[in-house]
Amino acid sequence: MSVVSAAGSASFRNELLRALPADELQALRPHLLPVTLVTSQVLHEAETPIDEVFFLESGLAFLTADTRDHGLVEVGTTGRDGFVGLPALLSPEPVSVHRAFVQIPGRAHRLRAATLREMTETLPTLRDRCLRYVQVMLMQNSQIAACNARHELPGRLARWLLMSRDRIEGDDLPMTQEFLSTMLGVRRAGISVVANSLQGLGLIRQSRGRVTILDRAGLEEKACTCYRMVERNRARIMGLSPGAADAPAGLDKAQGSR
Amino acid sequence: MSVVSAAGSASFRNELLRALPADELQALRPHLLPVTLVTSQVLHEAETPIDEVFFLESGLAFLTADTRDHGLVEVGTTGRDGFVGLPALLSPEPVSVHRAFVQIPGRAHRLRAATLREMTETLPTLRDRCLRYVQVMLMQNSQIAACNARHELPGRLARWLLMSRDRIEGDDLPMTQEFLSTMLGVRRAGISVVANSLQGLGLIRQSRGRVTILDRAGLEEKACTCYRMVERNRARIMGLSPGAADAPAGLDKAQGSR
DNA sequence: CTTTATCGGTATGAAAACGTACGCAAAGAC
DNA sequence: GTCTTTGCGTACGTTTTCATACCGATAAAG
Repeated sequence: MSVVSAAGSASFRNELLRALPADELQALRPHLLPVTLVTSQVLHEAETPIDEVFFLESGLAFLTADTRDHGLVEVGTTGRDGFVGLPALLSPEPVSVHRAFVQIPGRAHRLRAATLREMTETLPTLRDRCLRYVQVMLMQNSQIAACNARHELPGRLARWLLMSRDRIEGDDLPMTQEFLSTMLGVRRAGISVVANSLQGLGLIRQSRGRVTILDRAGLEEKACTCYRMVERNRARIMGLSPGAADAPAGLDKAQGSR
Repeated sequence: MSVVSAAGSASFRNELLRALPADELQALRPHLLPVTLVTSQVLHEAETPIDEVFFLESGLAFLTADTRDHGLVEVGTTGRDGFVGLPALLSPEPVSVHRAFVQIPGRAHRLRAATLREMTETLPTLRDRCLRYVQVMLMQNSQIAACNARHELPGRLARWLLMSRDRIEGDDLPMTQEFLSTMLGVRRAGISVVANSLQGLGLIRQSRGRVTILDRAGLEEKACTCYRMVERNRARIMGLSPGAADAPAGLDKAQGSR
Protein backbone atom coordinates (compact mmCIF):
# COMPACT_ATOMS: atom_id res chain seq x y z
CA MET A 1 0.00 0.00 0.00
CA SER A 2 2.30 2.74 1.28
CA VAL A 3 1.38 6.36 0.83
CA VAL A 4 -0.53 7.11 -2.32
CA SER A 5 0.49 10.39 -3.84
CA ALA A 6 -2.16 13.00 -3.26
CA ALA A 7 -2.02 14.15 -6.85
CA GLY A 8 -2.57 10.52 -7.83
CA SER A 9 -5.66 8.72 -6.66
CA ALA A 10 -7.24 11.79 -5.19
CA SER A 11 -8.38 12.88 -8.60
CA PHE A 12 -10.02 9.59 -9.50
CA ARG A 13 -13.41 8.43 -8.54
CA ASN A 14 -13.33 5.26 -10.59
CA GLU A 15 -12.96 2.36 -8.21
CA LEU A 16 -10.64 0.34 -10.40
CA LEU A 17 -8.27 3.25 -10.80
CA ARG A 18 -8.48 4.16 -7.13
CA ALA A 19 -7.30 0.72 -6.20
CA LEU A 20 -4.04 1.14 -8.11
CA PRO A 21 -0.79 1.82 -6.31
CA ALA A 22 0.96 5.09 -7.07
CA ASP A 23 3.47 3.68 -9.51
CA GLU A 24 0.88 1.95 -11.67
CA LEU A 25 -1.24 5.04 -11.71
CA GLN A 26 1.77 7.05 -12.75
CA ALA A 27 2.36 4.74 -15.67
CA LEU A 28 -1.25 4.72 -16.73
CA ARG A 29 -2.04 8.38 -16.30
CA PRO A 30 -0.47 9.73 -19.51
CA HIS A 31 -2.74 7.48 -21.54
CA LEU A 32 -5.98 8.50 -19.90
CA LEU A 33 -8.03 11.08 -21.71
CA PRO A 34 -10.82 12.69 -19.72
CA VAL A 35 -14.03 12.74 -21.70
CA THR A 36 -17.61 13.74 -21.12
CA LEU A 37 -20.37 11.20 -21.50
CA VAL A 38 -23.71 12.41 -22.74
CA THR A 39 -27.05 10.68 -22.63
CA SER A 40 -27.59 8.13 -25.42
CA GLN A 41 -23.96 8.20 -26.40
CA VAL A 42 -22.96 4.82 -27.75
CA LEU A 43 -19.64 3.64 -26.34
CA HIS A 44 -19.51 0.38 -28.24
CA GLU A 45 -21.75 -1.13 -30.83
CA ALA A 46 -22.37 -4.87 -30.61
CA GLU A 47 -20.17 -7.06 -32.76
CA THR A 48 -17.89 -4.24 -33.82
CA PRO A 49 -14.24 -3.65 -32.93
CA ILE A 50 -13.37 -1.91 -29.71
CA ASP A 51 -10.83 0.86 -30.17
CA GLU A 52 -11.24 2.56 -26.85
CA VAL A 53 -12.32 1.62 -23.38
CA PHE A 54 -13.89 3.83 -20.73
CA PHE A 55 -13.24 4.00 -17.01
CA LEU A 56 -16.27 5.82 -15.69
CA GLU A 57 -15.87 8.54 -13.10
CA SER A 58 -19.55 9.35 -12.90
CA GLY A 59 -22.71 8.65 -14.83
CA LEU A 60 -24.03 5.29 -15.83
CA ALA A 61 -23.71 3.02 -18.84
CA PHE A 62 -25.82 0.03 -19.78
CA LEU A 63 -24.82 -3.07 -21.64
CA THR A 64 -27.48 -4.68 -23.77
CA ALA A 65 -27.87 -7.84 -25.79
CA ASP A 66 -29.88 -7.98 -28.97
CA THR A 67 -32.73 -10.41 -29.50
CA ARG A 68 -33.05 -9.45 -33.17
CA ASP A 69 -36.79 -9.80 -33.15
CA HIS A 70 -37.70 -8.14 -29.85
CA GLY A 71 -35.19 -5.39 -29.40
CA LEU A 72 -32.45 -4.92 -26.87
CA VAL A 73 -32.43 -6.10 -23.28
CA GLU A 74 -30.18 -4.95 -20.49
CA VAL A 75 -27.63 -7.51 -19.37
CA GLY A 76 -25.33 -5.39 -17.24
CA THR A 77 -24.63 -1.99 -15.76
CA THR A 78 -21.35 -0.14 -15.33
CA GLY A 79 -20.73 3.01 -13.33
CA ARG A 80 -17.65 4.22 -11.55
CA ASP A 81 -17.31 0.70 -10.17
CA GLY A 82 -15.85 -0.59 -13.41
CA PHE A 83 -15.01 -0.01 -17.03
CA VAL A 84 -16.66 -0.49 -20.38
CA GLY A 85 -14.85 -2.59 -22.96
CA LEU A 86 -14.06 -5.91 -21.29
CA PRO A 87 -13.01 -7.68 -24.48
CA ALA A 88 -9.98 -5.38 -24.65
CA LEU A 89 -8.48 -7.58 -21.96
CA LEU A 90 -9.61 -10.82 -23.47
CA SER A 91 -8.49 -10.81 -27.06
CA PRO A 92 -5.91 -8.97 -29.13
CA GLU A 93 -8.45 -7.68 -31.62
CA PRO A 94 -11.29 -6.97 -29.26
CA VAL A 95 -14.84 -6.93 -30.53
CA SER A 96 -17.69 -5.84 -28.36
CA VAL A 97 -20.19 -8.48 -27.38
CA HIS A 98 -22.67 -5.91 -26.14
CA ARG A 99 -24.06 -2.62 -27.19
CA ALA A 100 -22.87 -0.19 -24.53
CA PHE A 101 -24.43 3.23 -24.19
CA VAL A 102 -24.69 6.05 -21.70
CA GLN A 103 -27.95 6.60 -19.91
CA ILE A 104 -26.91 8.97 -17.16
CA PRO A 105 -24.40 11.59 -18.29
CA GLY A 106 -21.07 11.93 -16.55
CA ARG A 107 -17.35 11.75 -17.04
CA ALA A 108 -14.91 9.00 -17.91
CA HIS A 109 -11.27 8.37 -18.71
CA ARG A 110 -10.83 7.09 -22.19
CA LEU A 111 -7.97 4.80 -23.09
CA ARG A 112 -6.98 3.01 -26.22
CA ALA A 113 -7.88 -0.67 -26.04
CA ALA A 114 -4.43 -1.66 -27.27
CA THR A 115 -2.84 0.49 -24.60
CA LEU A 116 -4.89 -1.08 -21.87
CA ARG A 117 -3.86 -4.47 -23.08
CA GLU A 118 -0.20 -3.52 -23.09
CA MET A 119 -0.41 -1.92 -19.69
CA THR A 120 -1.97 -4.98 -18.12
CA GLU A 121 1.09 -6.92 -19.20
CA THR A 122 3.27 -4.89 -16.90
CA LEU A 123 0.96 -3.52 -14.22
CA PRO A 124 -0.20 -6.40 -12.05
CA THR A 125 -2.72 -4.53 -9.95
CA LEU A 126 -4.39 -3.00 -12.97
CA ARG A 127 -4.63 -6.40 -14.51
CA ASP A 128 -6.00 -7.97 -11.36
CA ARG A 129 -8.63 -5.29 -10.88
CA CYS A 130 -9.80 -5.40 -14.46
CA LEU A 131 -9.98 -9.17 -14.60
CA ARG A 132 -11.93 -9.20 -11.37
CA TYR A 133 -14.34 -6.84 -12.99
CA VAL A 134 -14.72 -9.27 -15.87
CA GLN A 135 -15.78 -11.78 -13.28
CA VAL A 136 -18.27 -9.33 -11.82
CA MET A 137 -19.81 -8.88 -15.22
CA LEU A 138 -20.02 -12.64 -15.74
CA MET A 139 -21.79 -12.96 -12.44
CA GLN A 140 -24.08 -10.06 -13.17
CA ASN A 141 -25.02 -11.39 -16.60
CA SER A 142 -25.74 -14.80 -15.14
CA GLN A 143 -27.89 -13.55 -12.33
CA ILE A 144 -29.88 -11.38 -14.70
CA ALA A 145 -30.41 -14.39 -16.94
CA ALA A 146 -31.81 -16.38 -14.05
CA CYS A 147 -33.83 -13.43 -12.81
CA ASN A 148 -35.39 -12.82 -16.21
CA ALA A 149 -36.43 -16.45 -16.37
CA ARG A 150 -37.85 -16.75 -12.91
CA HIS A 151 -38.82 -13.55 -11.20
CA GLU A 152 -41.81 -11.38 -11.77
CA LEU A 153 -41.88 -7.81 -12.83
CA PRO A 154 -42.38 -6.06 -9.47
CA GLY A 155 -39.31 -7.69 -7.94
CA ARG A 156 -37.25 -7.17 -11.06
CA LEU A 157 -38.12 -3.51 -11.38
CA ALA A 158 -37.22 -2.88 -7.74
CA ARG A 159 -33.94 -4.71 -8.21
CA TRP A 160 -33.18 -2.71 -11.29
CA LEU A 161 -33.84 0.64 -9.69
CA LEU A 162 -31.62 -0.26 -6.75
CA MET A 163 -28.77 -1.48 -8.91
CA SER A 164 -28.86 1.72 -10.91
CA ARG A 165 -29.10 3.95 -7.88
CA ASP A 166 -26.17 2.26 -6.19
CA ARG A 167 -23.82 3.37 -8.95
CA ILE A 168 -24.64 7.05 -9.09
CA GLU A 169 -24.80 9.97 -6.74
CA GLY A 170 -28.18 10.94 -5.45
CA ASP A 171 -31.54 9.28 -5.77
CA ASP A 172 -32.65 10.57 -9.15
CA LEU A 173 -32.75 8.25 -12.12
CA PRO A 174 -33.39 10.17 -15.32
CA MET A 175 -35.19 7.57 -17.39
CA THR A 176 -38.59 7.16 -18.96
CA GLN A 177 -40.94 4.23 -18.51
CA GLU A 178 -40.34 3.44 -22.15
CA PHE A 179 -36.66 3.05 -21.41
CA LEU A 180 -37.23 0.95 -18.31
CA SER A 181 -39.53 -1.33 -20.25
CA THR A 182 -36.88 -1.95 -22.88
CA MET A 183 -34.17 -2.63 -20.33
CA LEU A 184 -36.31 -5.17 -18.52
CA GLY A 185 -37.75 -6.62 -21.70
CA VAL A 186 -41.40 -5.96 -20.88
CA ARG A 187 -44.23 -3.64 -22.00
CA ARG A 188 -44.24 -0.03 -21.01
CA ALA A 189 -47.75 -0.43 -19.68
CA GLY A 190 -46.43 -3.06 -17.32
CA ILE A 191 -43.84 -0.68 -15.95
CA SER A 192 -46.48 1.97 -15.46
CA VAL A 193 -48.64 -0.26 -13.29
CA VAL A 194 -45.81 -1.61 -11.17
CA ALA A 195 -44.12 1.76 -10.76
CA ASN A 196 -47.37 3.31 -9.61
CA SER A 197 -47.74 0.58 -7.07
CA LEU A 198 -44.25 1.29 -5.73
CA GLN A 199 -45.10 4.96 -5.71
CA GLY A 200 -48.28 4.26 -3.79
CA LEU A 201 -46.17 2.57 -1.14
CA GLY A 202 -44.03 5.69 -0.89
CA LEU A 203 -40.90 3.91 -2.10
CA ILE A 204 -40.34 5.95 -5.22
CA ARG A 205 -41.65 9.09 -6.82
CA GLN A 206 -42.16 9.48 -10.52
CA SER A 207 -42.10 12.60 -12.54
CA ARG A 208 -41.85 12.97 -16.26
CA GLY A 209 -38.82 11.03 -17.43
CA ARG A 210 -37.48 10.62 -13.92
CA VAL A 211 -37.71 8.19 -11.04
CA THR A 212 -36.63 9.24 -7.57
CA ILE A 213 -35.85 6.69 -4.91
CA LEU A 214 -37.52 7.77 -1.68
CA ASP A 215 -37.09 4.73 0.52
CA ARG A 216 -34.08 2.65 -0.31
CA ALA A 217 -34.60 0.08 2.40
CA GLY A 218 -38.26 -0.31 1.58
CA LEU A 219 -37.44 -0.82 -2.06
CA GLU A 220 -34.90 -3.46 -1.18
CA GLU A 221 -37.66 -5.26 0.64
CA LYS A 222 -39.65 -5.44 -2.59
CA ALA A 223 -36.68 -6.39 -4.77
CA CYS A 224 -36.11 -10.00 -5.71
CA THR A 225 -33.30 -11.95 -4.09
CA CYS A 226 -31.05 -11.26 -7.06
CA TYR A 227 -30.29 -7.79 -5.83
CA ARG A 228 -28.57 -8.87 -2.65
CA MET A 229 -27.07 -11.80 -4.46
CA VAL A 230 -25.34 -9.65 -7.05
CA GLU A 231 -24.15 -7.03 -4.60
CA ARG A 232 -22.81 -9.60 -2.19
CA ASN A 233 -20.92 -11.40 -4.91
CA ARG A 234 -19.67 -8.17 -6.36
CA ALA A 235 -18.16 -7.23 -3.03
CA ARG A 236 -16.61 -10.65 -2.65
CA ILE A 237 -15.10 -10.73 -6.12
CA MET A 238 -13.70 -7.24 -5.90
CA GLY A 239 -12.40 -8.07 -2.45
CA LEU A 240 -14.09 -5.16 -0.80
CA SER A 241 -15.61 -6.91 2.17
CA PRO A 242 -13.19 -9.17 4.02
CA GLY A 243 -15.84 -11.47 5.43
CA ALA A 244 -17.74 -11.43 2.17
CA ALA A 245 -20.81 -11.76 4.33
CA ASP A 246 -23.79 -9.50 3.96
CA ALA A 247 -22.17 -6.11 3.90
CA PRO A 248 -24.44 -3.42 2.50
CA ALA A 249 -23.26 -3.66 -1.06
CA GLY A 250 -20.02 -1.83 -0.49
CA LEU A 251 -21.06 1.22 -2.45
CA ASP A 252 -22.64 4.41 -1.28
CA LYS A 253 -22.58 3.53 2.35
CA ALA A 254 -22.63 7.21 3.15
CA GLN A 255 -26.06 7.77 1.71
CA GLY A 256 -28.72 6.31 3.91
CA SER A 257 -32.27 5.92 2.90
CA ARG A 258 -33.05 9.51 2.20
CA MET B 1 2.37 -23.32 -36.19
CA SER B 2 4.98 -25.77 -37.52
CA VAL B 3 4.40 -29.47 -37.28
CA VAL B 4 2.41 -30.57 -34.28
CA SER B 5 3.79 -33.74 -32.78
CA ALA B 6 1.50 -36.64 -33.46
CA ALA B 7 1.69 -37.80 -29.88
CA GLY B 8 0.67 -34.29 -28.90
CA SER B 9 -2.59 -32.87 -30.12
CA ALA B 10 -3.74 -36.12 -31.62
CA SER B 11 -4.77 -37.36 -28.22
CA PHE B 12 -6.84 -34.31 -27.36
CA ARG B 13 -10.34 -33.62 -28.40
CA ASN B 14 -10.73 -30.47 -26.34
CA GLU B 15 -10.70 -27.55 -28.71
CA LEU B 16 -8.73 -25.25 -26.48
CA LEU B 17 -5.99 -27.81 -26.03
CA ARG B 18 -6.02 -28.74 -29.70
CA ALA B 19 -5.30 -25.16 -30.61
CA LEU B 20 -2.05 -25.13 -28.63
CA PRO B 21 1.31 -25.36 -30.36
CA ALA B 22 3.47 -28.37 -29.56
CA ASP B 23 5.71 -26.63 -27.08
CA GLU B 24 2.87 -25.27 -24.98
CA LEU B 25 1.18 -28.61 -24.96
CA GLN B 26 4.44 -30.19 -23.88
CA ALA B 27 4.64 -27.84 -20.93
CA LEU B 28 1.05 -28.30 -19.94
CA ARG B 29 0.77 -32.02 -20.38
CA PRO B 30 2.45 -33.16 -17.16
CA HIS B 31 -0.15 -31.25 -15.17
CA LEU B 32 -3.18 -32.69 -16.88
CA LEU B 33 -4.91 -35.52 -15.10
CA PRO B 34 -7.41 -37.51 -17.15
CA VAL B 35 -10.61 -37.99 -15.21
CA THR B 36 -14.00 -39.47 -15.88
CA LEU B 37 -17.10 -37.32 -15.56
CA VAL B 38 -20.27 -38.97 -14.37
CA THR B 39 -23.82 -37.70 -14.56
CA SER B 40 -24.76 -35.27 -11.80
CA GLN B 41 -21.16 -34.85 -10.73
CA VAL B 42 -20.66 -31.36 -9.36
CA LEU B 43 -17.50 -29.76 -10.70
CA HIS B 44 -17.85 -26.50 -8.81
CA GLU B 45 -20.32 -25.32 -6.25
CA ALA B 46 -21.44 -21.71 -6.50
CA GLU B 47 -19.60 -19.22 -4.31
CA THR B 48 -16.99 -21.72 -3.20
CA PRO B 49 -13.26 -21.81 -4.00
CA ILE B 50 -12.10 -23.41 -7.22
CA ASP B 51 -9.22 -25.81 -6.72
CA GLU B 52 -9.34 -27.54 -10.03
CA VAL B 53 -10.47 -26.75 -13.53
CA PHE B 54 -11.68 -29.15 -16.20
CA PHE B 55 -10.94 -29.22 -19.91
CA LEU B 56 -13.66 -31.44 -21.29
CA GLU B 57 -12.86 -34.07 -23.88
CA SER B 58 -16.39 -35.37 -24.14
CA GLY B 59 -19.65 -35.10 -22.28
CA LEU B 60 -21.43 -31.96 -21.30
CA ALA B 61 -21.46 -29.68 -18.28
CA PHE B 62 -23.98 -27.00 -17.39
CA LEU B 63 -23.45 -23.80 -15.50
CA THR B 64 -26.34 -22.57 -13.44
CA ALA B 65 -27.20 -19.49 -11.42
CA ASP B 66 -29.28 -19.63 -8.29
CA THR B 67 -32.44 -17.61 -7.82
CA ARG B 68 -32.70 -18.61 -4.16
CA ASP B 69 -36.46 -18.78 -4.25
CA HIS B 70 -37.06 -20.55 -7.54
CA GLY B 71 -34.20 -22.92 -7.96
CA LEU B 72 -31.36 -23.00 -10.43
CA VAL B 73 -31.43 -21.82 -14.02
CA GLU B 74 -28.99 -22.66 -16.77
CA VAL B 75 -26.79 -19.77 -17.85
CA GLY B 76 -24.19 -21.56 -19.93
CA THR B 77 -23.00 -24.84 -21.39
CA THR B 78 -19.50 -26.23 -21.76
CA GLY B 79 -18.42 -29.24 -23.73
CA ARG B 80 -15.16 -30.03 -25.45
CA ASP B 81 -15.28 -26.50 -26.83
CA GLY B 82 -14.09 -25.01 -23.56
CA PHE B 83 -13.23 -25.48 -19.94
CA VAL B 84 -14.99 -25.24 -16.62
CA GLY B 85 -13.54 -22.92 -13.99
CA LEU B 86 -13.19 -19.54 -15.66
CA PRO B 87 -12.44 -17.65 -12.45
CA ALA B 88 -9.13 -19.49 -12.22
CA LEU B 89 -7.89 -17.12 -14.89
CA LEU B 90 -9.49 -14.07 -13.40
CA SER B 91 -8.43 -13.92 -9.80
CA PRO B 92 -5.68 -15.40 -7.67
CA GLU B 93 -8.06 -17.02 -5.21
CA PRO B 94 -10.74 -18.11 -7.63
CA VAL B 95 -14.26 -18.64 -6.43
CA SER B 96 -16.90 -20.11 -8.67
CA VAL B 97 -19.72 -17.82 -9.68
CA HIS B 98 -21.80 -20.71 -10.98
CA ARG B 99 -22.75 -24.15 -9.97
CA ALA B 100 -21.19 -26.38 -12.59
CA PHE B 101 -22.26 -29.98 -12.97
CA VAL B 102 -22.08 -32.82 -15.44
CA GLN B 103 -25.20 -33.80 -17.31
CA ILE B 104 -23.79 -36.00 -20.02
CA PRO B 105 -20.97 -38.26 -18.85
CA GLY B 106 -17.59 -38.13 -20.51
CA ARG B 107 -13.93 -37.46 -19.94
CA ALA B 108 -11.91 -34.41 -19.03
CA HIS B 109 -8.42 -33.29 -18.18
CA ARG B 110 -8.23 -31.97 -14.68
CA LEU B 111 -5.72 -29.32 -13.75
CA ARG B 112 -5.05 -27.40 -10.58
CA ALA B 113 -6.43 -23.88 -10.79
CA ALA B 114 -3.18 -22.43 -9.49
CA THR B 115 -1.25 -24.35 -12.13
CA LEU B 116 -3.46 -23.06 -14.90
CA ARG B 117 -2.93 -19.57 -13.68
CA GLU B 118 0.83 -20.00 -13.60
CA MET B 119 0.89 -21.62 -17.02
CA THR B 120 -1.05 -18.80 -18.59
CA GLU B 121 1.71 -16.44 -17.45
CA THR B 122 4.20 -18.18 -19.70
CA LEU B 123 2.15 -19.84 -22.43
CA PRO B 124 0.67 -17.14 -24.63
CA THR B 125 -1.55 -19.34 -26.78
CA LEU B 126 -3.04 -21.08 -23.78
CA ARG B 127 -3.80 -17.73 -22.25
CA ASP B 128 -5.29 -16.37 -25.42
CA ARG B 129 -7.51 -19.38 -25.97
CA CYS B 130 -8.78 -19.44 -22.41
CA LEU B 131 -9.47 -15.73 -22.27
CA ARG B 132 -11.32 -15.95 -25.53
CA TYR B 133 -13.43 -18.63 -23.97
CA VAL B 134 -14.20 -16.27 -21.10
CA GLN B 135 -15.54 -13.92 -23.71
CA VAL B 136 -17.64 -16.68 -25.22
CA MET B 137 -19.18 -17.35 -21.84
CA LEU B 138 -19.90 -13.66 -21.33
CA MET B 139 -21.64 -13.56 -24.66
CA GLN B 140 -23.53 -16.75 -23.98
CA ASN B 141 -24.71 -15.56 -20.57
CA SER B 142 -25.85 -12.29 -22.04
CA GLN B 143 -27.76 -13.81 -24.89
CA ILE B 144 -29.48 -16.24 -22.56
CA ALA B 145 -30.45 -13.32 -20.33
CA ALA B 146 -32.06 -11.53 -23.26
CA CYS B 147 -33.63 -14.72 -24.52
CA ASN B 148 -35.18 -15.54 -21.16
CA ALA B 149 -36.70 -12.10 -21.02
CA ARG B 150 -38.08 -11.99 -24.51
CA HIS B 151 -38.57 -15.30 -26.22
CA GLU B 152 -41.24 -17.87 -25.69
CA LEU B 153 -40.84 -21.42 -24.66
CA PRO B 154 -41.03 -23.21 -28.01
CA GLY B 155 -38.19 -21.16 -29.47
CA ARG B 156 -36.13 -21.41 -26.34
CA LEU B 157 -36.48 -25.16 -26.03
CA ALA B 158 -35.46 -25.65 -29.64
CA ARG B 159 -32.47 -23.38 -29.12
CA TRP B 160 -31.50 -25.26 -26.03
CA LEU B 161 -31.67 -28.68 -27.64
CA LEU B 162 -29.54 -27.48 -30.53
CA MET B 163 -26.92 -25.90 -28.33
CA SER B 164 -26.61 -29.08 -26.34
CA ARG B 165 -26.48 -31.32 -29.37
CA ASP B 166 -23.78 -29.21 -31.00
CA ARG B 167 -21.36 -30.02 -28.20
CA ILE B 168 -21.66 -33.77 -28.06
CA GLU B 169 -21.39 -36.67 -30.41
CA GLY B 170 -24.57 -38.08 -31.77
CA ASP B 171 -28.13 -36.91 -31.52
CA ASP B 172 -29.12 -38.34 -28.17
CA LEU B 173 -29.57 -36.07 -25.21
CA PRO B 174 -30.01 -38.08 -22.03
CA MET B 175 -32.19 -35.76 -19.98
CA THR B 176 -35.64 -35.82 -18.48
CA GLN B 177 -38.36 -33.24 -18.97
CA GLU B 178 -37.96 -32.39 -15.32
CA PHE B 179 -34.34 -31.50 -15.99
CA LEU B 180 -35.13 -29.49 -19.09
CA SER B 181 -37.74 -27.55 -17.19
CA THR B 182 -35.25 -26.57 -14.51
CA MET B 183 -32.62 -25.52 -17.01
CA LEU B 184 -35.05 -23.29 -18.86
CA GLY B 185 -36.73 -22.04 -15.72
CA VAL B 186 -40.23 -23.24 -16.60
CA ARG B 187 -42.71 -25.92 -15.52
CA ARG B 188 -42.23 -29.49 -16.54
CA ALA B 189 -45.75 -29.56 -17.93
CA GLY B 190 -44.78 -26.76 -20.25
CA ILE B 191 -41.86 -28.77 -21.59
CA SER B 192 -44.11 -31.73 -22.13
CA VAL B 193 -46.51 -29.79 -24.32
CA VAL B 194 -43.84 -28.09 -26.39
CA ALA B 195 -41.70 -31.19 -26.76
CA ASN B 196 -44.69 -33.15 -28.00
CA SER B 197 -45.39 -30.49 -30.52
CA LEU B 198 -41.80 -30.73 -31.80
CA GLN B 199 -42.16 -34.47 -31.85
CA GLY B 200 -45.38 -34.17 -33.82
CA LEU B 201 -43.46 -32.24 -36.43
CA GLY B 202 -40.91 -35.03 -36.63
CA LEU B 203 -38.08 -32.85 -35.37
CA ILE B 204 -37.30 -34.82 -32.24
CA ARG B 205 -38.20 -38.12 -30.66
CA GLN B 206 -38.71 -38.57 -26.98
CA SER B 207 -38.27 -41.67 -24.94
CA ARG B 208 -38.03 -42.01 -21.22
CA GLY B 209 -35.30 -39.68 -20.02
CA ARG B 210 -33.98 -39.09 -23.50
CA VAL B 211 -34.49 -36.70 -26.38
CA THR B 212 -33.22 -37.57 -29.82
CA ILE B 213 -32.73 -34.93 -32.49
CA LEU B 214 -34.20 -36.22 -35.73
CA ASP B 215 -34.15 -33.14 -37.92
CA ARG B 216 -31.47 -30.68 -37.04
CA ALA B 217 -32.28 -28.19 -39.74
CA GLY B 218 -35.97 -28.29 -39.00
CA LEU B 219 -35.30 -27.70 -35.33
CA GLU B 220 -33.12 -24.73 -36.18
CA GLU B 221 -36.08 -23.33 -38.04
CA LYS B 222 -38.12 -23.41 -34.85
CA ALA B 223 -35.35 -22.09 -32.62
CA CYS B 224 -35.29 -18.43 -31.65
CA THR B 225 -32.75 -16.12 -33.22
CA CYS B 226 -30.48 -16.50 -30.22
CA TYR B 227 -29.23 -19.83 -31.43
CA ARG B 228 -27.61 -18.52 -34.58
CA MET B 229 -26.56 -15.41 -32.74
CA VAL B 230 -24.61 -17.33 -30.12
CA GLU B 231 -23.02 -19.76 -32.54
CA ARG B 232 -21.99 -17.05 -34.93
CA ASN B 233 -20.42 -15.00 -32.16
CA ARG B 234 -18.77 -18.04 -30.69
CA ALA B 235 -17.09 -18.76 -34.00
CA ARG B 236 -16.02 -15.16 -34.34
CA ILE B 237 -14.59 -14.86 -30.85
CA MET B 238 -12.70 -18.13 -31.05
CA GLY B 239 -11.45 -17.12 -34.45
CA LEU B 240 -12.71 -20.24 -36.17
CA SER B 241 -14.38 -18.70 -39.17
CA PRO B 242 -12.26 -16.09 -40.97
CA GLY B 243 -15.19 -14.18 -42.41
CA ALA B 244 -17.15 -14.50 -39.20
CA ALA B 245 -20.20 -14.59 -41.41
CA ASP B 246 -22.80 -17.29 -41.15
CA ALA B 247 -20.67 -20.38 -41.00
CA PRO B 248 -22.55 -23.41 -39.67
CA ALA B 249 -21.49 -22.99 -36.08
CA GLY B 250 -18.08 -24.49 -36.54
CA LEU B 251 -18.82 -27.63 -34.58
CA ASP B 252 -19.88 -31.00 -35.79
CA LYS B 253 -19.88 -30.19 -39.43
CA ALA B 254 -19.37 -33.83 -40.18
CA GLN B 255 -22.70 -34.90 -38.79
CA GLY B 256 -25.52 -33.92 -41.07
CA SER B 257 -29.14 -33.86 -40.15
CA ARG B 258 -29.54 -37.46 -39.25
C1' DC C 1 -42.73 -61.91 -12.03
C1' DT C 2 -44.06 -58.51 -8.96
C1' DT C 3 -43.28 -54.30 -6.73
C1' DT C 4 -41.80 -49.64 -6.63
C1' DA C 5 -40.07 -45.35 -8.09
C1' DT C 6 -39.70 -42.32 -11.69
C1' DC C 7 -41.19 -40.23 -15.91
C1' DG C 8 -44.31 -38.16 -19.02
C1' DG C 9 -49.18 -36.79 -21.00
C1' DT C 10 -52.86 -34.21 -19.83
C1' DA C 11 -56.39 -31.18 -17.48
C1' DT C 12 -58.02 -27.38 -14.60
C1' DG C 13 -58.53 -22.68 -13.18
C1' DA C 14 -55.58 -18.68 -11.95
C1' DA C 15 -52.26 -15.33 -12.66
C1' DA C 16 -49.01 -12.74 -15.22
C1' DA C 17 -47.77 -10.51 -19.10
C1' DC C 18 -49.03 -9.46 -23.82
C1' DG C 19 -50.43 -6.19 -27.87
C1' DT C 20 -52.89 -2.43 -28.62
C1' DA C 21 -55.09 1.69 -28.07
C1' DC C 22 -56.99 6.01 -26.14
C1' DG C 23 -56.73 10.35 -23.79
C1' DC C 24 -54.71 13.53 -20.61
C1' DA C 25 -50.81 16.16 -19.11
C1' DA C 26 -46.29 17.99 -19.10
C1' DA C 27 -42.49 19.99 -21.56
C1' DG C 28 -40.55 22.07 -25.42
C1' DA C 29 -41.04 24.75 -29.97
C1' DC C 30 -42.62 28.64 -32.21
C1' DG D 1 -49.80 32.06 -25.58
C1' DT D 2 -50.57 28.28 -28.71
C1' DC D 3 -49.03 24.20 -31.01
C1' DT D 4 -46.69 19.91 -31.07
C1' DT D 5 -44.30 16.25 -29.22
C1' DT D 6 -43.49 13.09 -25.77
C1' DG D 7 -44.46 10.62 -21.52
C1' DC D 8 -47.71 8.37 -18.63
C1' DG D 9 -52.17 6.26 -16.68
C1' DT D 10 -55.41 3.21 -17.92
C1' DA D 11 -58.36 -0.21 -20.22
C1' DC D 12 -59.60 -4.30 -23.23
C1' DG D 13 -59.47 -8.92 -24.67
C1' DT D 14 -55.83 -12.41 -25.68
C1' DT D 15 -51.99 -15.34 -25.05
C1' DT D 16 -48.64 -17.49 -22.34
C1' DT D 17 -47.25 -19.48 -18.43
C1' DC D 18 -48.35 -20.74 -13.87
C1' DA D 19 -49.42 -24.22 -9.86
C1' DT D 20 -51.22 -28.33 -9.07
C1' DA D 21 -52.85 -32.67 -9.66
C1' DC D 22 -53.90 -37.22 -11.52
C1' DC D 23 -52.92 -41.32 -13.92
C1' DG D 24 -50.88 -44.48 -17.15
C1' DA D 25 -46.44 -46.13 -18.73
C1' DT D 26 -41.79 -47.36 -18.39
C1' DA D 27 -37.81 -49.00 -16.22
C1' DA D 28 -35.39 -50.62 -12.33
C1' DA D 29 -35.27 -53.41 -7.95
C1' DG D 30 -36.57 -57.24 -5.40
